[in-house]
Amino acid sequence: MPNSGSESVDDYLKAILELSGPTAEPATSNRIAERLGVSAPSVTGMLRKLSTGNRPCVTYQKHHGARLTIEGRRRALRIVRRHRLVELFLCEVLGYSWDEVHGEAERLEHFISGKLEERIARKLGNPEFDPHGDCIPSKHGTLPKRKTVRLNEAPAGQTAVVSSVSDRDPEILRYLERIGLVPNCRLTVLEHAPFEGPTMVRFHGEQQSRGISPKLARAVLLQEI
Amino acid sequence: MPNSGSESVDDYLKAILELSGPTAEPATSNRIAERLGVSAPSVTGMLRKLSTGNRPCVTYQKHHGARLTIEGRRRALRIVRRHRLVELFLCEVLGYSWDEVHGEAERLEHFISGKLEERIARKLGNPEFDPHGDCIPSKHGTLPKRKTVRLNEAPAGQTAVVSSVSDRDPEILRYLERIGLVPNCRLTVLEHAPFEGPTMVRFHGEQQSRGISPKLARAVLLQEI
DNA sequence: GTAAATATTTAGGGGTGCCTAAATTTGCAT
DNA sequence: ATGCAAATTTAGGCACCCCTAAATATTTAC
Repeated sequence: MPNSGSESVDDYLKAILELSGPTAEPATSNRIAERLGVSAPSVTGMLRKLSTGNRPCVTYQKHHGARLTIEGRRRALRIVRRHRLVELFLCEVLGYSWDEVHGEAERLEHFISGKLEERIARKLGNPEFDPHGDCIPSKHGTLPKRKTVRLNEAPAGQTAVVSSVSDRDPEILRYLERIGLVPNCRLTVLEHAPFEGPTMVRFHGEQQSRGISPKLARAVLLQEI
Repeated sequence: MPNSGSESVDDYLKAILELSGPTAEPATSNRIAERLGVSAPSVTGMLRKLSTGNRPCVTYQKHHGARLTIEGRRRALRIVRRHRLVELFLCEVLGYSWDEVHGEAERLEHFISGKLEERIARKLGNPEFDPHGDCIPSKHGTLPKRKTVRLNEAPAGQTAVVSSVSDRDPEILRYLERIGLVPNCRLTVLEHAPFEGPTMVRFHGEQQSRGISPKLARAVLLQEI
């Protein structure tokens, strides 16, 4: 059994996937540690474990971070698929609101069998997006690439559609919903106020502009229209 | 934190609950070990752990087995409630058949939050029975007592309704479904053939009698009509 | 009542994944 | 180029839950 997936292993692989970004840079120990809320030495230990065995999940060079192998990426995407399917399922079938689902999914993602994954996907009509607008990886481990910009980094003047919103902070989600900053809403980026100031945006169909704090803006991904 | 519920703890408490039966006799180490598929020394260790702390889940005397405390019973019933709700949910909402749900529920029962439990129960209309006919403990930890007999111990001549069927063996469940021996079906117990022979029963509405092997008969609970 | 059989506990250890403290490596800044 | 700060790894240990082998308690059978 090559690194049979414990919850911990799942979490590390997912963290590396998400920290590596589209360019698949190596994820550093500290970033992983911070993300998972564990100490740096714990990360070192786990990376060594994950990088050995007959089908290693990461390539790891001391002091230079970790990259997912093909196998590792496959596993990570499987967890992400399950996470996002669960989130959508909780919303669609059990009446959860979008700010309530992340925590539940974070726990359940580790215990969804292949069969259950399949049934959930079927029940939902093989969906492509989760409630926060993130793409759901396919059964075969493919994930469409979208050309997105964080709202806090979007060029002033750009008109765009909200592609997704980070699912990690319920409070942020509740606020964003309240102001209508949700996936598929359209807006124009007016300016980034200096000194860590808000990003000013105008929602399509509204007159007034609105200021979005950097913390919030970082949680929002845009796609050009 | 008094014995915060790990998966293992859940499993032990559930096993003790089920082994104690309606009379709440102490559950012996060996029976627990056998049921959980662990060694007897592991059971001793866990029992000692469960019987200490500021809110012990079991009372335990060396060499004389373990009994659940009020607290332990409350926890065990909560797990059983989640198990049975999940089973029914998988059947009703996700199209599982009754022989497929036990394994999934056995894993998932440990990770159902109070909120999810509540939502599932609501979605199902606060059901009283799981797909195998077992009572679902209430939210408050109460479980109706039913006066039942195992089919292999039922008096010959008795006419009865099938109350529930053990969910533990998928093969048995598939066979029982095929012959129509399912919860709420009515039948008459004709005789118990000697030398570990079959129990002969006649289903109401059928002419022929049918032999049920002891192994199967043990899996079936009857209620007097 | 005692010896044999059975059930249970003690003793000693292993794997996983976490921790803190101390050592080391890296890489930036002067 | 070197010295310092930050990042990372090593060392040593803990909690959990499992195991086998050996010792002990209980029960059964004669």
